[in-house]
Amino acid sequence: MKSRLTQQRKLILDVIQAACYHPTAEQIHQLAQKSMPNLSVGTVYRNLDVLRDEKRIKRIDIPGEPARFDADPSHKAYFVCRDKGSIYDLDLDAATLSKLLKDHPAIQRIDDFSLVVFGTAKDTMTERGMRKGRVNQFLN
Amino acid sequence: MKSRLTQQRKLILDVIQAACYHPTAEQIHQLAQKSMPNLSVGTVYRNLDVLRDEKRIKRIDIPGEPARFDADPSHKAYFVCRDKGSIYDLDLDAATLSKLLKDHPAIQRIDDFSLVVFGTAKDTMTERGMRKGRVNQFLN
DNA sequence: GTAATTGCAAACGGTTTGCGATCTC
DNA sequence: GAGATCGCAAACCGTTTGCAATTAC
Repeated sequence: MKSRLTQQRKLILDVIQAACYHPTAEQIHQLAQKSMPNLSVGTVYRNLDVLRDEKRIKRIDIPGEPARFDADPSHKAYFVCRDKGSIYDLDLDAATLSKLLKDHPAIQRIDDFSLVVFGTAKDTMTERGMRKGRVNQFLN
Repeated sequence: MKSRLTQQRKLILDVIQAACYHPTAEQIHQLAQKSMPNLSVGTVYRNLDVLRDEKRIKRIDIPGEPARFDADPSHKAYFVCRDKGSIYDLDLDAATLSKLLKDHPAIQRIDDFSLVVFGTAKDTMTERGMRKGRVNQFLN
């Protein structure tokens, strides 16, 4: 099961790395199709799985929204502003977090965690018309 | 839009409160159908939404799994052992967490967060045959 | 050469929704 | 009686999968 550097796989990774936000699978598909029109959704999802298994990308699971993908798998936590549809990386390391959790009698070992913080982002960019709907503009 | 205390709504809330674990919508539906055979899934989901809006229950979103529901909406974080299929409440308050997040220039206000920790649970109960598959046994 | 990967299209699974009938207040 | 809620069944939507053809190594 040795993974191969397919044209499709390379393109998908490029697209994620080039995006200045964290795109969804559908956005990745649309962007990649510009240079490879026959690229199928199935291939995108399969490659996202492979790339994640190899820890070359990270999947961000946001309740009630499609998953997003991050070119930097070291990120651990995210801030989501649903108003603006924007998402920001947060600095937080696993060691600090595990200290924060009161010792729970049932926990033997912690492997991973998923932390998403919801709230309102500052308007600094928006009020200059730079950020609102940026993702869609980029895709258009 | 004043919410009414329907038989169905009451039953669904009872089921969640009576469960000694955090059931999924499907489990709630199955359990509730024992005393109300015509209860439909749609009604379960609609009521779960209403109860959540009224902050009488909490929905637990676990990546890659169906949502679970908690009779105590004050819970903020959960520990999931995928091996055993078990889930535990963790003590963690929003204030402590927000201190932990390094000040991020884009954050204006934090409304809510979703924290799920994955790992392995201790075997204490399992080895006495008390916990493994408990949910299914209960449903059977 | 061969095993991994692809495109296609159909299926999946959890959740939502439109409808006319039925309840709660 | 008005409007919230119900049961039913079909639709939804992000994601997965079976298959025959193609490609990377």
